[in-house]
Amino acid sequence: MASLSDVIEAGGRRFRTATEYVAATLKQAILAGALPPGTPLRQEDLAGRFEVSRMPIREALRQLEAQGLVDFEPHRGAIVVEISLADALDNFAIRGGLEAQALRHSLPNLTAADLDRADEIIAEIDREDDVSRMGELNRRFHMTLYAAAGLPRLLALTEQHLVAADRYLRFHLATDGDMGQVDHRAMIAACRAGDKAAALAALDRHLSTARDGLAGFFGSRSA
Amino acid sequence: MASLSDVIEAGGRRFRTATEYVAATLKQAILAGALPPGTPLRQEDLAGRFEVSRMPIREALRQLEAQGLVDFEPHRGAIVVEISLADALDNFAIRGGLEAQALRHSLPNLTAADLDRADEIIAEIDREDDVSRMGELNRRFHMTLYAAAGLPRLLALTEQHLVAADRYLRFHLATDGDMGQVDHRAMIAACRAGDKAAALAALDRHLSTARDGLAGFFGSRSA
DNA sequence: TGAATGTCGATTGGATCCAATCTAACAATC
DNA sequence: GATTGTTAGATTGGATCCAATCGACATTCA
Repeated sequence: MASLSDVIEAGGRRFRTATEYVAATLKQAILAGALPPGTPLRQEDLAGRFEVSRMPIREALRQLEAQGLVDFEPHRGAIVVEISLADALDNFAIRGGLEAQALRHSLPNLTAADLDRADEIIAEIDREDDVSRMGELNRRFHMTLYAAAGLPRLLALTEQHLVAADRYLRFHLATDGDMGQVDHRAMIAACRAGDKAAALAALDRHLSTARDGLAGFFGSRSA
Repeated sequence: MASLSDVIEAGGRRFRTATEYVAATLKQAILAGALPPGTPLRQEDLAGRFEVSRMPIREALRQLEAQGLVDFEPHRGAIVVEISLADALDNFAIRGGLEAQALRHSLPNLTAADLDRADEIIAEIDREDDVSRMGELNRRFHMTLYAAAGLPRLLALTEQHLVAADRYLRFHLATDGDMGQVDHRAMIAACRAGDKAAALAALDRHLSTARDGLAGFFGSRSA
């Protein structure tokens, strides 16, 4: 039988405003690749599809602009931002900075239960085939290790850029075929040992190898 | 006599849309403290003051929400976000991560001219008394050292959080009375020497001392 | 022929209007 | 006396309408 909190939780998933609904759906569509880079986002067209007026569309596009997912130009409208190697490197640099800080602040507060959950997620990744689900799991793994940092803004920003990285995941998997599970396990081991330097080194390796793999992919593609 | 480009430049300072104008002005007002934390931002009221309709106000508030300057709650409206020690610590952690990355990527590309300009800004800071101008100069100093990183997203995010830090500057100066000029100079010296580790260490000291000073201020205030 | 200008359709930015939601104060009930 | 229901006012969310801007194509003039 469903408890009261279950019902509240389920109800809470619904969107409170049309703007929220549009923003969340568009974001999902862009990250999943349903709206390829360069796609112009015509307000009137979107209003028709979502069955709302143009105003919530506009407000949603503003939010996506702030998150770096669409480009906005006065009187010309919004387009889905292009993806490129430069963009990916930018994303990696940002994540490198943010995730290192998150890990630094979180590590001393991590409990055994946290690390056990991280282990479970790693096992799930091993069993998973679907690309978009793997992105979700990867994100949850990382955020599980950072959650104890107790710095909400830092964590929100970190998660935001982890989500943005999903756009590059398909390219990354096309080359390596794996998710850097070795580094994932090394990070957990270092956290269990309370070895901050080792944990940061593993994180750095994790991001560096992913970055280099992606750079190689883009390099061969342009050649 | 003014050249054509001068005229265009002056005209370019004007805002292309009402939304841009409102967003920029509100942001300035919040960071300068003209709109204290907790102030409710009534859309109708703002529309009257800016002499525009409520729509550009709403879009501007959305942008400020994305930048973490105002809190938005459905049907209840927007308020200027509270400042607190927790918030300041969050900001320092984010800046620590981002600025370290920016410096890492920028340092190898810094020219002597860049460092000379940084020196000039330091001298200007020494001569300056006005608090808000000092914030501006401090920001320009840091960004001058990071500009060669060639990662536009990282730089934009870094600057955004440097701007946000202006809100705490007055508290900081109230305790220390100085701007961490020693560390500023150490950063330049390390950059000139091409010593990445020393530069990063100086940056870390810079942020740590500022953070501890602020924590002390908040601690004594609450006690 | 080629560059500058004018016109037209498409699209966005902004204003106004109406509906939905929240807050607060007061009345009613247990 | 405390909780609940009700109602009025304020405020926001969303729809519709109008004006300003941009791009492309046709036109004109050197």
